[in-house]
Order: sequence, then structure tokens, then C-alpha cells
Amino acid sequence: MVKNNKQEIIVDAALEVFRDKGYANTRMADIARRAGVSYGLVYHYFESKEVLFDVIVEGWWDRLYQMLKDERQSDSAFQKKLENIIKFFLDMYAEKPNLLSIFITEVSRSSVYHTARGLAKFRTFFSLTEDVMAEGQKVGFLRRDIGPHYLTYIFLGAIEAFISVMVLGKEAVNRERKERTINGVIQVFLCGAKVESNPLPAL
Amino acid sequence: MVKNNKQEIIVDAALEVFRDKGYANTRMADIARRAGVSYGLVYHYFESKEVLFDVIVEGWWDRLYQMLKDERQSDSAFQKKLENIIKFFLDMYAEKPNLLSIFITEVSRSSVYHTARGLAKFRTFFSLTEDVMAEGQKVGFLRRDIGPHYLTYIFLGAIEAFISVMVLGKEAVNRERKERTINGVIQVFLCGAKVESNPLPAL
Amino acid sequence: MVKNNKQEIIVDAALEVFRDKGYANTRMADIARRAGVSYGLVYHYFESKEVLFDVIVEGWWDRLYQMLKDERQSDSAFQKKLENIIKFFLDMYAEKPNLLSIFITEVSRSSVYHTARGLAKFRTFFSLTEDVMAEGQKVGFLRRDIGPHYLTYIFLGAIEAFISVMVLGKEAVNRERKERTINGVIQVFLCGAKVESNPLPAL
Amino acid sequence: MVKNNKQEIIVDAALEVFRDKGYANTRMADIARRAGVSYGLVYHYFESKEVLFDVIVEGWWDRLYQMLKDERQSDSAFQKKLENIIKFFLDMYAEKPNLLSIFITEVSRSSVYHTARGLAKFRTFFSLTEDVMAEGQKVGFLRRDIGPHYLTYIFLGAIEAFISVMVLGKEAVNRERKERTINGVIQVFLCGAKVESNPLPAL
DNA sequence: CATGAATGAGGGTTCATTCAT
DNA sequence: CATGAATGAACCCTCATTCAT
Repeated sequence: MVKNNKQEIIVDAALEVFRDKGYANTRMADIARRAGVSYGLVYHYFESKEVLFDVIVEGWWDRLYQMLKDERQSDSAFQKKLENIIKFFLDMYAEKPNLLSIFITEVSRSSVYHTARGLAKFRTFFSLTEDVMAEGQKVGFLRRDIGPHYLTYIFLGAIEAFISVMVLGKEAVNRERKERTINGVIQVFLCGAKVESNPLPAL
Repeated sequence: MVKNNKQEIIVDAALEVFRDKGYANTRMADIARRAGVSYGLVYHYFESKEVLFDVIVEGWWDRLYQMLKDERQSDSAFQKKLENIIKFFLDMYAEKPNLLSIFITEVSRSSVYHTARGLAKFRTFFSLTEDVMAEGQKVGFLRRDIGPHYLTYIFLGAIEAFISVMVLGKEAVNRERKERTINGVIQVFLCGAKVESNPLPAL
Repeated sequence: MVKNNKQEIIVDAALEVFRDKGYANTRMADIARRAGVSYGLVYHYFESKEVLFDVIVEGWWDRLYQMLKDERQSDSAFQKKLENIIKFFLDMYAEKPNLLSIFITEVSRSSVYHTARGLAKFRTFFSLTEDVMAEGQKVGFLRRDIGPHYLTYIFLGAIEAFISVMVLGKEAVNRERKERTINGVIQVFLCGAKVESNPLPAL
Repeated sequence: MVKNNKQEIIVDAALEVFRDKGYANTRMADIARRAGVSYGLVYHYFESKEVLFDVIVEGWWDRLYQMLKDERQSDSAFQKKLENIIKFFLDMYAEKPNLLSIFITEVSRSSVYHTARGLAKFRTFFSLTEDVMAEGQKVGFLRRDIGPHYLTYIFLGAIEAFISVMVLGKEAVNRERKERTINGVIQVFLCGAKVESNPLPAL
């Protein structure tokens, strides 16, 4: 498939270079070279390096928010919602590993990204997830003796840990691994790691 | 207490600047200024920005490894070990927030840090934790239907999420919060978030 | 003649500055200023100060080698060949005094230049000249009781001494001086400085 | 022999480092390290890098001038004087190769050294040699149709060429080589390289 | 749209020199 | 005498960005 939209080609190239080198070590020249376009064309479409980066990251946030909003208002069984959230990350990693890689390495923890604007993005992310958790408590599925944002941290932290390991190790996900990962996170998150717990049936 | 060891003063200043601006945006001049020493003195003690950064990070890894080795070979009750691991992070955050901040934002996920050497550090970190988890399974405390490295990811992921939120929000930890956090992570990790689970008594 | 090729302008400027200040004391900013271009443009064309210097020196070696190869295979009378070699240096000094100046002061004896690569350049230079001397012996023009590389050293040493004096004194060469110099070197080199020798007729 | 004079140790160390790296690439720290003394001690004895270099070079000029003056006023046979001049360089190379190396690579042609003061040194060197040549003409030994400074350039150029080759190739001189070199230079300089010339008997 | 030459502020690093001990 | 910590001006090089064509 030959892409004819230069803008898209540039974004894809940027995605690769940002993943490989990180934002700070990425040169606009690298992106142009990888995209196979001239130096100036990158600036023709994107007014600065920061804007180009933001275009990429905004796309990520949009999808993430949309997914969380969908789950929040869906009437799936609660456990299904959690599974879908995990699945979203794993599917996204399969489909756009570079995007997830950048999220993990350049956004999620990067002090560089954490200007006021960046913080707001995160708060929304956590807040949407917290809404889901709160609902889980309201419907009597999740324990109420732990605050919903604690549940959020633990749940998202676990997902991020898995994704991080895959990203940093440049590992591939096949269907079987995906199911094992979802099951593992769900099992421990919902039933606990202790042996006396009552595990859910495997997926 | 007036510090008279310039080297230490420089490291402390670097810790602050790296935390505030991130590695890439830190200027050696900033560090010198914050340390109240001349530009050249920084280079008198540390041959480059990278070395200065590495000295800091190595110090972190040393403490972390030491703690994990201590827990691995201690004969505390298993749950106590997990609590100690969480406590280590929280105490460190209280004592050296800058160090933990740098670990989270510049090391933990930074693609820049993840050269071969960096990856090896992480593998050791995970591996030591996995030893603890495997022991928990061996002594019959943790379920065996989930692989020990899955347990490791989830446990460490949860801790990192909490620390990240504190770091990025520049939040303080008091004793009460510390206990609540430990309790929350332990409760969910061990007993699960589901309502039918059998919670442990609070700390 | 207005030069429109910036690259060439930069090389010419570099030639002047290297001559005036020597390699070590030449600032890239000096070159840019003298060329009337911006600082960055120098790096646009030459990746480093060293490369810029090498480009200049390579040009010199190329011309020198070419001349020696031409003389080696030409069927001029032998004495004519020696005269042509001397003439080459003098003409080059007239045409590109900066180039010759740099050769003398920065290349010919500079320990800095004498890395393995630099040494190889010199060996070729001497070797090509030695080929000419050996031919002179073969055709019965030069004495055979002195090794050809001894003849080479003396001949080239004499030329270098003349050029050095001109370079260091920033002297000009007119036609008359050129002929006197060639004659002097040829007379002494071929017939000797002793009074009993049988001088050649002056040029 | 353990040297107990620190000043001398420093000069010797400087001699080595200047030879190995050249003036511009020599660090005061290198000299101190090679001398096995502290950083500040070098400055205790020599007020600057330049002064230290000059001390070395002045020593060289003094010896050279002294030798030339001795030859000028000696009543040796003229040819013997020329041989003694060549011998001086070869003996010095054998005794203090570093000193000669520095003379060749850092003084003789270096634009860096050729400030007004440096030029004056050279003029004296040439002038003293020219005195010897002029005397050779006056006593009827050397031809008078070539100006004395031409003879000087050719004679000194030949010597320098030989020394340069030895210095740059880090070659050793034994007695046999020394005699061959002297003989070669003398033969060609006095009798010429042409085959019809009347060679002197070998040394 | 597309190119790549041109700009120049900025940053890491070096190193001769000074000076308190 | 001797040490080495401390200074800071200077320099090479980078690279985001601009702009003429």
C-alpha cells in the first residue's frame, strides 16, 4: 500500500523516530529522512517539533478517552468492562506499537510532558477510569473499603507495567499471550494473589 | 547543617535540577548555579553530564537491590515482606523525593535510559522481586495458577502508579497516608478488589 | 568575479585563516566571518573543523601526486623533470600561497598531522619522487653510489627550505626570482657547491 | 639514576609530552602526570605553558648557536665544518630525540612559533650558517656564482629532511647510519648528484 | 506543494591558570 | 615546596526554524 498523503507519511515516520530515540533525541532531520521527504516539508505541515509530537499524542488521548467513555456508559457486565480496558491497551500495542511505546516512554512518566496541560490530560484519564471503578462499587461488584482512586491506581499501574515490559523488550503479543495477560490482571486485581482467595474461572 | 563536601552539594543540586527539568532540559550551568559552585567544578568531580546522572541513578539501584536482597533472605512473614517493599518506596519518597522523582520520570520508562545497560538494571530489579514472589508461592501463601512474573508486574506496577501520582503531583506523604497506601496495595494485591473476597484486617 | 558557490568561498576563507593562525588557533567563527557566511553554514558543508582541513590538504596531495606521476612517465630530459618539480612548488606558491603555507606549517612537519594516514601520504610523496630519482640513475644521469632515497631527501629538503623561507617571510616570487631559485637548486643538487665542479650553464 | 631536581623532571616530562602530542594538544595536566608531580608544582616552577615550552626551545637555540659560532671561528678544514654541523644534528638526535623532534615538528615550520620573536631566532640560525658558507666562498672552497644564502637553504634543507624522516619515523641512528648520512649529504652538497661530477672519497 | 540552503542561539566540554591550605 | 580544589572564558558543534526559489 503506497501512501499518498505526505502528512500521514510524516506522522508515521515521526512515530518511529520518537519511539527509537525519544523526543529529546529526535531530530527533525531524522523524521524527514525517515519519511523520505525534504527537510522543509515537515515544517510545511507541522509548525514545530512540539506540534508534531502533540498531534501524535492527542490522537492517543482521543482514542483512550473515547474507549473509557464507551465503557463507562456501556451496559456490559462490570468485569467485562475491565477486560475491555486491558484489551484496548493490548490491541493498541498490537496495532500501533510505536504509539504505545511513545505513550509509555515519553508521556506517561516524562517530566517533560508534564506541564500543566499534560497533567490535565492525566487527570482526565484517571478520572474516567475512576468513574468506572466507582460504578463497580455502586453496583456492588467492588469492595467499598478501598477508595475508588486507589483501585484506579492499582488497576492502571498493573496494565502499565505489562505494557512497559512489552514495549521495553520490544515483545510481540499473540492472541494466547493476550488472553493470559488479561486473565492474570483480572484474576489478581479482582480476586487477589493470596491462595485462600476464590479465583474466577479462567477466560 | 552546612555541607562542606562540594561533591555532595553538586549531587544534591543535580538531583533537584534533574527533577525539575528532566535530564534533557537540564543545563550543567543550572546545576552549578544551584550548587553555588563554579561551572568548572562540576566537571572537576564528574566527567560529564551523563556520568553525573549515572552516579545518581546507580545510588538508587544500589539501595533498591539491597532492600530486595534483604527481604528475600529475611525470615519475616511473607506479607510483611511485601509491606516492607512498599514501605521502602514510600520512605524513600519521604526522604529523597527528588531521587524517586528522577527514577520515575527519567529512568523507569525513559527510552533514553534503556540502553543495554539500563535494561539489565531493570531485569535485575524484576528478577529480585520475582524471587520474593516465587518464595511466596513456595511457602503456600500465593496462588500458583498465576506465574510469578505476572505477580511481579502487577505488584510493582501498582507501587509505581502510586509513586508516580505522588511524584507528578508533588504530593507529601504523612504517616497516615503511608499506612493507607500500604494497606490499599496489600489488600487489593492479596485479597482482590472484588466484594466477595475476604479482606485482611487493616494494618 | 563574484563567487556564488558558498562552499568554495568557505574553503578559501579557511585557507586564509588556517594560514594566518594555524590549525589549532583557528576558530570556526573566524572562518565563517571571513567567508561572510553564518556560523552554521560552515557545518552545513563540512561536518567538522577537521574535515574542512582535510578537504584542503587532500586537494594539495592530489595535485602534488598528479604532478609527480606526470613527471615520472613523461619523456622529458631528466634535468627538465627536476626543474618541473621545483617549478611546481614555486608556481603553486604564486597561485595559492595559502595552500603552500598550510602544507609547510601545518602538514609537512606537524606531529598533529602525522597520524597513520598522514604518514602514508608522506610515504607516497617520497616514493613517487624516489621513482624519479631511480630513473635518473638508471638512465645514467645520476650517480649510483648514493641511494635514491638519499637523493630524494636532499632534493626535497632543498625545495622545502626555499619554500619555507618564502612562506614564513611572506615573500613574493616574480619570474626572475623563480628562475634564480630553480637554477640555484639544480646547480647545487646536480653539480655540487664545490668550486671544482663543472657547473651547468645557467637557465 | 634518580633525579632529585623536580624542575628537571618536569622539563623532561614536558619534552616527552610535547613530542607526543604537539604543543597545542599538550595539557599541563599531562605534563604533571608524566612527571609524577602535582598539578600546581608545574606552575610553581614555570609561570605558564608557554614559558615552559620556551625554556625547552631556548635551550635548543643556545646549543645550536654555540655550535655554529664554534664552527665559524674554528680553523678546521672547511669540509670538516660542514661535517660537524651535520654531526651536531645527528648526535643531538641520538642524545635528545625529543628535543629534536620538537624542533622539527613544533618550531621549525610551525606558524604558531613564528611570531616576531620566533622569526628572529631563525634569522640568526640562518645568518650564522650563512657566515660559514660565505667563508667557504672566501677561502675558495665553494663556488661564488651561487649566493651564500642559497647555499645555506640547500644545505640546511637537506639536513632537516634527513632529521625529519628520522623523527617522524621514530627511527634510531647507529654509528654506521650516521656516517652514511653525513657522507651522502656532503657528497651531494659539495659534488652534486650528477654522474660526471668528481666525488670526494667516502668518509 | 516542495526543496534544502542558511541562520544563530545555545549547550556540553576543555583547560590554562589561580589560590587556599 | 607541594597539593589539588576551584574558576570561568572560550570553543566546537547541534539543530530547530526560516525563507528564497
